[in-house]
Formats: sequence, C-alpha cells, structure tokens
Amino acid sequence: MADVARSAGVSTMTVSNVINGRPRVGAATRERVLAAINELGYQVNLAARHLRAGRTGVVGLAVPELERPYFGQLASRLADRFEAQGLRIVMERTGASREGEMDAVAFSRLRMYDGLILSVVDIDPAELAQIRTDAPVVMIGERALPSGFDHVMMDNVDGARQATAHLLATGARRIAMLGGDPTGSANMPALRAEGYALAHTQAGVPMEPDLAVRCRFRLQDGYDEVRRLIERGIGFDAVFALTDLVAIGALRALADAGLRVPDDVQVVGFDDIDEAPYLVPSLSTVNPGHEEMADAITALLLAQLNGGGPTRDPQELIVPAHLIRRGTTKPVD
Amino acid sequence: MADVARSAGVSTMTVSNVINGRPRVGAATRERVLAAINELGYQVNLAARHLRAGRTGVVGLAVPELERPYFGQLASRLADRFEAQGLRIVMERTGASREGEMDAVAFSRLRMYDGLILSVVDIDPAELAQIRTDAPVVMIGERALPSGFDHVMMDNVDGARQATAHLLATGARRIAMLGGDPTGSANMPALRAEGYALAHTQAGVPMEPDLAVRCRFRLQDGYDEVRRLIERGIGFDAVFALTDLVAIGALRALADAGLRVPDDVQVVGFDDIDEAPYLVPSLSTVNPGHEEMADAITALLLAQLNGGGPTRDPQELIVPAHLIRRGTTKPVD
DNA sequence: TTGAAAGCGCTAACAA
DNA sequence: TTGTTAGCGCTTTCAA
Repeated sequence: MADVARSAGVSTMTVSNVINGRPRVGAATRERVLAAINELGYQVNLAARHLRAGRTGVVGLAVPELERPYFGQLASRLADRFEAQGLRIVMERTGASREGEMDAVAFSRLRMYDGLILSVVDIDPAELAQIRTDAPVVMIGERALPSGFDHVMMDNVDGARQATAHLLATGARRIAMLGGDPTGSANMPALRAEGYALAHTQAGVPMEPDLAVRCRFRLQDGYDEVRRLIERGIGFDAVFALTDLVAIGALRALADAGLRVPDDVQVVGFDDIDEAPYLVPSLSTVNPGHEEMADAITALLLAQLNGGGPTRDPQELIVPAHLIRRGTTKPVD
Repeated sequence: MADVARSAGVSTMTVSNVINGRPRVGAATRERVLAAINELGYQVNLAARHLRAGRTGVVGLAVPELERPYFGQLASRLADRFEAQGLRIVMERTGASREGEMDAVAFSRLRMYDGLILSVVDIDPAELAQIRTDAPVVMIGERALPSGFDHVMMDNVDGARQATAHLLATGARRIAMLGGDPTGSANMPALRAEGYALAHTQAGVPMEPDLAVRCRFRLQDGYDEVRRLIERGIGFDAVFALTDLVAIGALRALADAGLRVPDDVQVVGFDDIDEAPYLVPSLSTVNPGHEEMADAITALLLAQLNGGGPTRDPQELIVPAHLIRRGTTKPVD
C-alpha cells in the first residue's frame, strides 16, 4: 500500500480511502490511486486488515468428516443463511477426535473466525466447560452438555423412538440396531439406542442383545454388520440404522442375501439425507429437523456476533425430529 | 500478550518464546509465564501472527457446492494429504458462479490462505488469465484453459466415451444423455457430450437429438428428465447420466415407471461416488481417477508453496478415467 | 479533501 | 537467558 501511495503521490490513508470506497476523496486523486493500484497489481492484505478490525467476516463450521452427506447438506443450508448476512462459511474437519475438536475451538479463539459452529463428537464435556473463550461458538449435534455454550441438538432419543415404534407397529418383532454404542452415555449412538429401547418398553416387546450391533457410520459398516448378522444366523425382521449411510449399506447386504425390502426385512435410517427419497426402494428415515436446526444455529450465532460474545445465558435448543415413511417400511396395519 | 508479560514480570519476547516452545528460557521463568497465561486466559492472536509470518498454514478448497458428494469426498482425500504436511484444508463454496469463483481467488490472494484449490465452473478463461496473482493456486475440474495456472483435470471426454461405448457394446442403441449442454464448449457437460458423440461415431451408431437432455446436476433433475422422456414417449434403452447424482435420480424415475434396470434400460453415471457400489442395483459409473487427482493436486500445490509461488511453467495434467462396470449395465455379449 | 501519527499483536534480529 | 527495537500492512483519530 505504501508503494501505491508513493507511486500515486498521496498518503497511504488516501489509498485506504479509495480502496474502501469512502466518500471524501477527490475524483482526480481517486483516478491516480486506482491507476497506481492497477499498475502495481496491488492487493489488500487481509491479515493486516483483520488485525486492525478485530474481525474476519468468516464463520467456521467444524464437522467430524467432510464427506458425510449430512454435514455437506447442513453446510449448504448454513451457507445460504450466513451469506445473506454478508458472512462467509468455511468448513473444516475435526476427524471426530478430541484433538481435532479442541483445535477447531483454538483456531476460532485465535481470531481466524468471527464465530464457530462445532459439531462435537469426542470431546469431553468437562473439558469443554473448561475452555475459556469469549469467541462466539455454537455447538451442535449431541445431547445437553454442561458446557456453557449455546447448543442446538436434534432430538436423537425421540427420533429413534419414533423409528422403532413405527417398525413395531408394522409388526416387526426382531429389530436389529446398527450403530448402537452400549458404552457411552452422552453420545449420539447411545441416545439413539435409548430411543430404540424406549420404544420397545412402551410396546412391551423384549429386546434381544444380539440384535444391537455396534458399528461406525460408513456405508461399509452397515453392509458388513448386516452380512455378519445373516451369516451368524441371527434372525431379524427389521433394521434400524443409526444413520442413512449405514442404512444404504444395510440395504445392499439385504439385497445380496436375497431378502426383500420391506416384505422380508424393513429398514429405517436416520438423517433424511437428500438421497433418501431417490433410493429404490426409497428410504424411510428420521428427519432431524434440518431447516429448523439451521435456523436456530444461525440465529444463536448471529446473536452472539452482534452481542460481541456469549453475553446471554447459554441457550439449549432441542429441535423436534419426525419420521418420514417411505418405501423401506410397511404401512401400519 | 503485553498483559501476560507485565503480570509475569518479563518481556513480551519471553512470553512469545514460552508460547512457541523455544528452548532458551529458564525453567522458573517459563513457569511464571505459564501461570500468568493461565490466570489471564490469554490466547494468541493468529491474525497478528500471520501478519508477521506472512503465512497462515491454511489451504482453501473452493467448490461449486458443499453438498455434492463428489466434492465432499475429494475434500476428504485432500485433507488427508495436506494434514500430513501440517496444513489445514478449509472448504468453501463458490455457488458455481463467476463472482463466487473470483471471490475465492481474491480471498486467497488476500492472504487468508497460503494456497487455493479452485474448482472452476463458470469463470471465463480470458478473465482467469487476467487475474494477476502470485499466490499459489491449482485449478481443477474442467478442460485445458489458457489460464496460466496449474491445472488438474479428469479426462471427461474419454470417460464419457468409455461409458457410452460400453453401453453400445452391450447392445444399447438409443442412449439418453442427461446433463449434456449443447451450448458451452469448454465446460464439463460439453466435454462429456463430446465423449458421448465420439463413441457413437466410432461405433457407427447414429445419435438422436431428442435423447440429449440438458439438465443440472441434482437428484431431482435426473428424476424429472427421465420422467419427461418417458411421458413424451421417447424410447430409450440406456441412460448416460453426466453425474452419479443424476443417475440416482434417473434410477428412481425408471423404477417408478416399472422399467427394470439393466434389462429394460441400462444406466451409467459419472464420478464413482462412494455410494455407487451400494445402490441396488449397484451403479456402473466412470471413476475419474480420484486418488491420482488428489495426489496430483497436492503435489502441484506443495511445489508452489515451497517454491514461493508459481515459479515453474504452469503444469496441466489430465488424469485417466476408467469405467467401473456394476449392476446397472449388462455384461458385454 | 488530504495527511501524519499511532498502534492493532506478534516475532526476527540483535543487544545486554 | 532475557530484553529492546523495529516493523509486518492496515485503519482510526485528529490535524492541516
């Protein structure tokens, strides 16, 4: 900028004024400055501007994995909303690890982002609470954490309960659950497992431990675990997959085994990803309230941004989930 | 930092040394500084550090849409590679618009990113060439552009040719093409359309203009266009979808119409997204060389980063594509 | 309408 | 081992 100023025979301040389109600059001066900028190929240094301004205009979205459809679709919804406010959304991954998640918080604390939306998976609630940050942060995804952060959750328990209840109502009695994590307590698999158990209790149907299979959230995992159930001769008449991706893998394994969906085995997923209605048969799944979540996240973060940090008491919001009945489940009798 | 220094009774330089783990600091001093940091809740300001260092350790990946599986999966591959080099990948969207793409370049030029990977869709080649930037940039996605940037492409023409040739070899004679853009010349749809045409010419099979349908790359578009073809009574015995997402939409429309795949209508997609092998029937598609592209992109960008900019002549790389035969196509006789 | 001075928070280079 | 100085590139404030 100093070069430009020198070349145009003005002060850096005038250059700054021209660049930022501030009014009180003479036309001739402006011309000269613009010419110099052009000639020298000058470009603003944002790092410096941010240092000065104390803000970046960027909102970070940190998710476990960049390739999970759910997160891509969430990012897209958030980007729509934040762009309308003149803010950029950038997405990065934490690798679903404690470190990655702490890193993301650190990164935003460190003023690269004006605000951060963090999908927490592996971080310890106690550890979270310890983080001292005055940077705007909204947490998403898991259950109520005693963390002191704004927090938007989907209703994992009730969504899973609805899915399982529907399967039971359509006559299923042996429902395999793919992805349940019997160990954790506040994490997503545990919550969805809770809903699965709740529906069984409410319907007075006993659960079979062999049918609760722990697995990760990839296509391959759903496929492998269903195959394994079949090979082990463990009979089941329905599958509740903890994510749609797992459900897609399961559907493939069922087809390979010659089992018809939904006649022999019904399937319900969770997430209602964009692809769900287009599968053959179309996937019944739990819609976690996509638009409402995006709205809530946006509103909470904007409130913090405008308020200069987490001034209010931390908000906790649970967005209602609802079951979408499609082709992989039978109609209720 | 000054506060910390004052509180610990040392200079800011010593604080800096402690924070960055530099060796020559007395143990007692270090303790005192750490205590002060802790007590004051001090956090480094990265904007300042970047201003100083002239680099950010971040590589930007700008793609048309965050929710397209292809890009999520590409991002994941790139993140693996760059993280191994101690660099963060952050992903943002351009909206497939000229402005968005120019913005992305501007943003990186402006030193928010050490380097940028840009998936170009809508930007004008001439305009691109004009951009004066000494920031490391690698372009991906489209055909050779006279742009002066490093550029990694998939082999759109040959991939489409292989897909179409396979359909012709299995007996298909009326192949609908979904997504072809008859107008553009250097863009992806046009290139894939070129491969489609080439295969017809080589096989001596005439093309039917009604079968080349222009559409966008969403699930819904594939669905709508196939429905429309059927409603208009335009017969076809195969579909070449310009992306896998479009293919998935098409498969759904075929199923709705009671057409069996691959017996009545064969289908081939393009991209080989992770979901393709898990569909029922599994999707035959063109693998554009995922790993090779990620390797090439990483190598080119790292070379620029280490060389301090685009010092070499710009490189252009075309990664070979290959057809993956799965369940939506018939075996060759 | 324009400019000079000061400082955002950090660290390289050098001095003590 | 620790401290001083200077400056990265920008913009706010105040003066001309």
